[in-house]
Amino acid sequence: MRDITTKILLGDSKEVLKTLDDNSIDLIVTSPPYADRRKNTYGGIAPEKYVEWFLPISEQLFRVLKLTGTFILNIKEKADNGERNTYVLELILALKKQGWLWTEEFIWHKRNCYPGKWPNRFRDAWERMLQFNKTRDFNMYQETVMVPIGDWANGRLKNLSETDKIRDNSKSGSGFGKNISNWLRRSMVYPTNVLQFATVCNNKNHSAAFPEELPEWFIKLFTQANDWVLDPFLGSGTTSEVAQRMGRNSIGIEIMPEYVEMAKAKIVQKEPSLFTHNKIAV
Amino acid sequence: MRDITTKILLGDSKEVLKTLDDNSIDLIVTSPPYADRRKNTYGGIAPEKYVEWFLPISEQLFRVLKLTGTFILNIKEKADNGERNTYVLELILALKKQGWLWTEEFIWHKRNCYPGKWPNRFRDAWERMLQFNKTRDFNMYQETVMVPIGDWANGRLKNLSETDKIRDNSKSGSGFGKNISNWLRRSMVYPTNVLQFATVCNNKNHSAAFPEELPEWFIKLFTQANDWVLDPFLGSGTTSEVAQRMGRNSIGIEIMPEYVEMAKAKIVQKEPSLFTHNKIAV
DNA sequence: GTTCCGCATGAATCGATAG
DNA sequence: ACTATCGATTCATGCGGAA
Repeated sequence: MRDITTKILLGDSKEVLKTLDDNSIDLIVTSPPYADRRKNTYGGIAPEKYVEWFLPISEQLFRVLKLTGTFILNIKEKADNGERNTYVLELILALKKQGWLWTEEFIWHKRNCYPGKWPNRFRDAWERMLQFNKTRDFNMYQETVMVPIGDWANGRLKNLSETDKIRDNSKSGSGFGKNISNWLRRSMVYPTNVLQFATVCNNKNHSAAFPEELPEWFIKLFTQANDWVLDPFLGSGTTSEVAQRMGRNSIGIEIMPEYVEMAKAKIVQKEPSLFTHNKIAV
Repeated sequence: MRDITTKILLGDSKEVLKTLDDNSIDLIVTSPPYADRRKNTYGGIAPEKYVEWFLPISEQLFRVLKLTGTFILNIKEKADNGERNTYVLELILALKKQGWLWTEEFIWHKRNCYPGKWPNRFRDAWERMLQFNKTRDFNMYQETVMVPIGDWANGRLKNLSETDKIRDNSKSGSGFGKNISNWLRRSMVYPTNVLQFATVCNNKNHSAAFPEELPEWFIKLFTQANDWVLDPFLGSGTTSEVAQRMGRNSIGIEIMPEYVEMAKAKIVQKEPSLFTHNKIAV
């Protein structure tokens, strides 16, 4: 097995990205700073300037992504003056104009969302996970994210094994050659485009809470071992940490020095296991 | 208690709506035909013409809605040539331009979505429930849709899987004794903006796109008894039926005569109960 | 009377085939 | 080349008949 490289780079993504090679990244997964009217929060970009701020960055992302690669953008517009702001919608349209295909919109359903009560709205329990691609022929490893079949099966499919085995064999024509995947399919099904992960607030310092399951799910789905993962807004380093643990090379970019330190601390050389050896370049 | 009026009108919404009074409707809840490339399907409007088709209708909707009223639009863009079409995003922007406030986007999470497998995407398990208003001061009766604590999914309690219950229990801290009776003793909490309803699939009757729970939830949330509910794309009549059952006056408009007949059949005079008397105007 | 099981059916999507 | 049609794929749910 080859070494895994985990790079953590300090600087402005717009500039640092220019140092990366063309068509070198398999998956970009990131949660950029959301637009915010309050200027003094981390990365506070005004909503009306968000698209113009993002486009030069996404232009570089387009350049460094492989043709078979995928770009996952986690974003959600806040309520602003009683309304949802439309800058995310405008960003999607602008990215399409830039050449991206808007392949899918996953929903991240946050089981335990932020508490609160307002007279005119309920708690916001979901965020957009927008999928963009350069071509229609991107890599997708669907079997890696299969989930147990729903509860209805417990009550209804207790004795399904014999009849279903027979039916499946006869359908395929040849009576032999049933493989593991056929057996697996009895208990596992493909997921949908609604993901349910709990938010994890293990890190109060960082403004964007990214539960590990989220990048992990997309890394499983869109990359294989030794592929390259990029997070241009690394924050406290969740994406890098997960990528390293999963045996993917990764590059994380972060503009705030204190976050870079935090991320590096997570990526310290782990005890080499029997089959992997982690190399760290920071 | 006053009589409940249930009007079902045959015709093109764009024209029929002109016969309604200004500022007379408390809630518009509808599921218009989605854009579709296939021309000969019911209501097939090409995606690129969708906004221009919808705006004259929404102009009338704006006129007839009370200042305190709400407009709920159920819509979802299909995958088209490997991409999600952007006409819904463009519609939101156009409605804002028309004077609507885009107050909220609820997610309808369909637990039983359409099956299927494709190399580049998973099953689509959600639809948009877009909320628009004329002003920031609209009526909202949040207490009417409260759910038992722990039912974070907003759905019926039976939707909770066993694992979810267990996980939720363990998360709450104490090790033992967390059973149903404890749940029931707890107070009620407000739901979130993610709704979980199963789609209905009758093998006998004609299929309804809309499960009853969906209009019911919004009618509870945004109207009181004797208020007026409008569905400009009534279809087989689910909205009218639910509104009548809940003691709301309603107007449904539908262009296809066979659907109008179906809707009328659902609205036949019910046996008057002790406290209500239904009047039907068709 | 419960519980269990078969079956039909969904606002789906893609790729191949046909006009 | 571009569009219409068709077959294959797949899973949660309600209904109805059977055990």
